[in-house]
Amino acid sequence: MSSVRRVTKGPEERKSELIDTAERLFLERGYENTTVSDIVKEVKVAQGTFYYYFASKQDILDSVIEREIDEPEKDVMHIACGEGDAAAKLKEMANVILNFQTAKRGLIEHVHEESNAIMHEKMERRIIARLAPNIAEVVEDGVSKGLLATDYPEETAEFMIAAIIFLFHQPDIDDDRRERLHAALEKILVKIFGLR
Amino acid sequence: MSSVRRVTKGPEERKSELIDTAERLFLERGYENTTVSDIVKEVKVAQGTFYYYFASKQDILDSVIEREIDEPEKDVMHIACGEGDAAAKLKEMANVILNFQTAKRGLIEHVHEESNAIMHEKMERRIIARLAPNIAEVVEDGVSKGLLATDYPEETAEFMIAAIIFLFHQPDIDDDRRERLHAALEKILVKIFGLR
Amino acid sequence: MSSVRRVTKGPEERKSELIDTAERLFLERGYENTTVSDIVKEVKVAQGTFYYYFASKQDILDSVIEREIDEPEKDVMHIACGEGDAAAKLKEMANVILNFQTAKRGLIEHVHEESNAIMHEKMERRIIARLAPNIAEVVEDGVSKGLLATDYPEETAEFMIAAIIFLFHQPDIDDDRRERLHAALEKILVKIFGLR
Amino acid sequence: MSSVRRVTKGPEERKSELIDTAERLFLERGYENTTVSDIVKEVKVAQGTFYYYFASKQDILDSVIEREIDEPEKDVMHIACGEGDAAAKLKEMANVILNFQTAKRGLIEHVHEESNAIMHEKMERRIIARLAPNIAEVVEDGVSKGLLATDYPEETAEFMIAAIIFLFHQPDIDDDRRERLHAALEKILVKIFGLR
DNA sequence: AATGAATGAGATTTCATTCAT
DNA sequence: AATGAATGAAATCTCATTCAT
Repeated sequence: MSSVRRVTKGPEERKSELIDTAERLFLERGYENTTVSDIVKEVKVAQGTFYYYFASKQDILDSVIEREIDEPEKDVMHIACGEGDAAAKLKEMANVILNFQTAKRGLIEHVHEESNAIMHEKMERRIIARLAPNIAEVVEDGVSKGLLATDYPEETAEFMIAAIIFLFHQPDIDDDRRERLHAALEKILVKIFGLR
Repeated sequence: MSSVRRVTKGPEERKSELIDTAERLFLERGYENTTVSDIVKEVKVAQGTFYYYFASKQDILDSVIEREIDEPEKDVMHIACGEGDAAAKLKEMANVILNFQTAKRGLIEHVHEESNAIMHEKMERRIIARLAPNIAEVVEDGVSKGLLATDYPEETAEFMIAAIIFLFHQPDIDDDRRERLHAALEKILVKIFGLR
Repeated sequence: MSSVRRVTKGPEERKSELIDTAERLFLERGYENTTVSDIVKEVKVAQGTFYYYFASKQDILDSVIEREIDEPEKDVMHIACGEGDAAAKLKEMANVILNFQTAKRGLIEHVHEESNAIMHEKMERRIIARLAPNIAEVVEDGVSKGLLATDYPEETAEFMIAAIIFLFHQPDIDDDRRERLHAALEKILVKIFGLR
Repeated sequence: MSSVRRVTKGPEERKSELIDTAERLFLERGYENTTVSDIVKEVKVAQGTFYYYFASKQDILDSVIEREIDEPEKDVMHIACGEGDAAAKLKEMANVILNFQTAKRGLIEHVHEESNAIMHEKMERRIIARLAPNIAEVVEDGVSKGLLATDYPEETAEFMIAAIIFLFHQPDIDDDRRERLHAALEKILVKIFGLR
């Protein structure tokens, strides 16, 4: 009756396909401008298949976000475990976040900014929740070695991430302003962590 | 004299009523959970009347936000013009923002947190846009008098606002954590503005 | 943009149109086999217009049922107020219900029987709720005049309606059986109301 | 011996399990609110297994209903074969049906009343179809012995069952009303069967 | 005898916005 | 300055059933 043969795949593979496609579309068109219908059409599965794997559209958004943060988290953890002093590590970490943020933003069409508020807020909270502890560890290490001076390492780490994420999220940022923000950020990090 | 009781009010008054009601509903239920129909029902005007005063639902959101920021802006400007050294002023300003944030948050039903992402993001940007210049002025003044040490006064002011707004916006904040965040914030402000 | 001019009617008229059409379709196709889409297409209004007048599909079902019962109710009330003794009135009333039931049933395609269970149950309850009091009055009157002998007039009236409605609702009823049921019903009514 | 723990059971046992579980869920949540998926999850078999045993969801409903009626049917038959006069037997039978009805109803969550119309209608018909003949036999016996006076014994039996089932199915029945209905029922039975 | 991934048609509903009056 | 009936596109989600293994 249907013109397409039924293709059965391992559940992990199928789920991955769906998350990958969803991520791409969310970035291309914005979360609110992407329909579940769009996603299943691309993956070439039935509407119901989507709901076999995800409880709702919100649900796949969560999966997309968790997967997106996997990479910077891995990077940050890698830096945390690596050689070098705390100060250098922190700068590297800041760059990881900055790059992540910039990379994602580049993919989002500016038209759809508004319809991405939900995705953006969710992402912000999750990045902080997942990266702050790792960064805090480095900070604590630095403090214990006398290289840094900070009370409240965790909160300060959160502050750092929030600031990066938020400031660089602005839609109308031009190169000049980006420069200034970047320079300002560097100074600020030096100060709040008491580097040197 | 006429048999139909049509309540005609001055246009400014009517517009005000609409904004007031919208604000209340947005805070109570969240922006996305509030319909234009909800608003006009409360104000007891027809659906079409709404569109006589506002181009769209987004439009009234902008009005709501601008009006909300009027108060903290006035406070901040007042502080800026007042007596006292830059350091003290900055602390006061931080408190204004913090109080504003806390006050508004208190009004939002926790259930509707999620559906307020759009409103929250817009507010964040507008607060920064409107308050940062005033704060920056104070910072510059402080710098010129040798009381503060900061390059990038405007950007630093933005960082400060972003951090306050964002960090205290979290839904699951308990008193303990609020304490720590508050204390951490104070330390951070001292550092980034080089107070003393 | 749309090819059809917007037609505005008085709300009562529009609402009536919708109820009429819904009733016809429910009887033709069954409640569950009728979609809101079917209804609005026939009335030539937009999907949203339906929801301007009714909160849900269930809601219009209620309206349809209430309207359907209007007629037998009017008849029953008319009989109640008319001349004649209680026994004769009761028989007439039983016939009204029987005819109503038979008339409606004739309209329902047998194929869709199953998908009408909800409508049928709702109708049953409403008929009882609306007609039983009127019938009970007649019974009470007959009792007070010594023409009938029944305790529990209201409950007996309910019993009578339930029996008629239910027994004659059966899908596979043939003429022979109908005859027998009808005759049995007569005898039963005579007995339960103690006619003569 | 195999590494996979596949639980294989005798087919009858498995089928029973499915019917038991379906029955419980239908009563707890209503037929329409219970999905095939709910059933298989509880029994811990795969979706496909369901369709190995039953042709459709309707099909298992039929099985559930037939099984449910087994008990009152057995009771009624037992009463029919027992000692005692027809009048006493009829009263006992009425009580069996009443108790069955009350017992089942007690299990249904009130919230789900509405979504049980299909199940309820099916049950009604089947109870009548299966019990009426037995009851009719008793009636005929009573008539032949001059203890009862009824034409149409089978139809009268049907009336009796329909009335009990229907009247006591109402959702909003309170104790007072139940009392009255019960008393009215007794009187009515006495009359329609011409007891004494 | 059993699995479970996949299907897919379709139904209800929402609500910002428009427009004839 | 105001009305309120009407719009309509679109989106999410359900779930009984199938089928390749």
